[in-house]
Amino acid sequence: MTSNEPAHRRGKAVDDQILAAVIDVISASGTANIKVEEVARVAGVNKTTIYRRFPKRDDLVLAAFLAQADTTIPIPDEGYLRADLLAVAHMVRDVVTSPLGQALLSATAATPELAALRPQFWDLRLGAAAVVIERAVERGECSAPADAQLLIELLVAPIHFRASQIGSDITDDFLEQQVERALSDL
Amino acid sequence: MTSNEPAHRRGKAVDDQILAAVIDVISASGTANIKVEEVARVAGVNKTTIYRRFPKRDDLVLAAFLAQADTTIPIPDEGYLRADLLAVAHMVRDVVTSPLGQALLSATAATPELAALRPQFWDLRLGAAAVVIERAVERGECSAPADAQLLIELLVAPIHFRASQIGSDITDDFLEQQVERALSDL
DNA sequence: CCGTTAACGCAACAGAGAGTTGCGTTAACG
DNA sequence: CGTTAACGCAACTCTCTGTTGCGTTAACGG
Repeated sequence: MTSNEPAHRRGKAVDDQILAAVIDVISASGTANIKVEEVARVAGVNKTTIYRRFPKRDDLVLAAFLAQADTTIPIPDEGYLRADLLAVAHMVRDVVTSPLGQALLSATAATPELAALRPQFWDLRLGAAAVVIERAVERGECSAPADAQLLIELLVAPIHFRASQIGSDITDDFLEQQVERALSDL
Repeated sequence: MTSNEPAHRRGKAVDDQILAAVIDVISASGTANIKVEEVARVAGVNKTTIYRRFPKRDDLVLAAFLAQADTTIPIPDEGYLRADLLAVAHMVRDVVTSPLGQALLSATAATPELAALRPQFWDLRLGAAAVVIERAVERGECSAPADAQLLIELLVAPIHFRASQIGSDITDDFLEQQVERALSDL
């Protein structure tokens, strides 16, 4: 069980420590002005060790972002399309208003390397969420829309826009309004 | 005419040169990793002069952002609400897809000081654009909505979301679809 | 037309943080 | 128990930010 790792020996655990530290520092200290030495300090690891794995600081943020992005978010299945869409809306709001979410959004905006990943990131997320519509179609709740993912995109956009640009509170009422708008597109 | 300036003597012209140079560098070289010395070079001004006016580099970006934000954008008045909304949509798309717009969006995301200005910035823009709805109400085209500015917000959000996150082309068809969605909210 | 003043240019500087390098130390595995 | 590679450590270079002191020059008042 504690065997055949290809190259590293005490490597994997250190990887996790570092990435966790990056998330810590990002969500606490804020945005993309992370100091590598601070990450090293938080991770209880030497600066050199980090640089050996992630040659550039952007690589470090990139890895942390990908690690976070790989955490598969659950797709709701309440049995009713309206409830599913509302659950999606709530999840999106919670993410984009969390300190970590805000920091990650900022980081991806600032670094071109990270910016390039956003399309893929959202394509995965929106595509995954779009299955709630497909399930509703199978249940006969509604007819198949021309583009299910586009519907989700238009549901998410106002939430993201408020969180990233407007800054005003995203109330439950607002989320429900967006769900109704999405439903009326069917 | 060439008289009573309060303090500066050859100052105002230099201010303009510097801010213009910042816009140049931002829209060309990219995002928020602007070098003060490069701005100085482009502006044909010494580094010290910039630091005397803008103590921190963020102040420089901030000033450039505000200068750009102060350029009042024209509000369309085509006589039909649909045409006005479409014009707004087109303007928004052109801005958020332009190099300068992208760079400004990135910069505001990265710097907390700039991020704090976004609510005010959008409130001004969305509020100004909302008059096209008020005019339509006065013309009797439609009944007064509960919140005209919210309608504009929901029109702009998908455009901004595509530009900043999805990255896919924002076609004229897409813009028209958003206008139709906005109209159906009335 | 000339002297004063303040804005500007210039060069040298300190400081922080990104990466790098060489070497000693130690944990894992045979 | 010996080898190997990962890790720690310290010192270093480089780039960019921001500062300082002083010389230079443009604008304004007399």
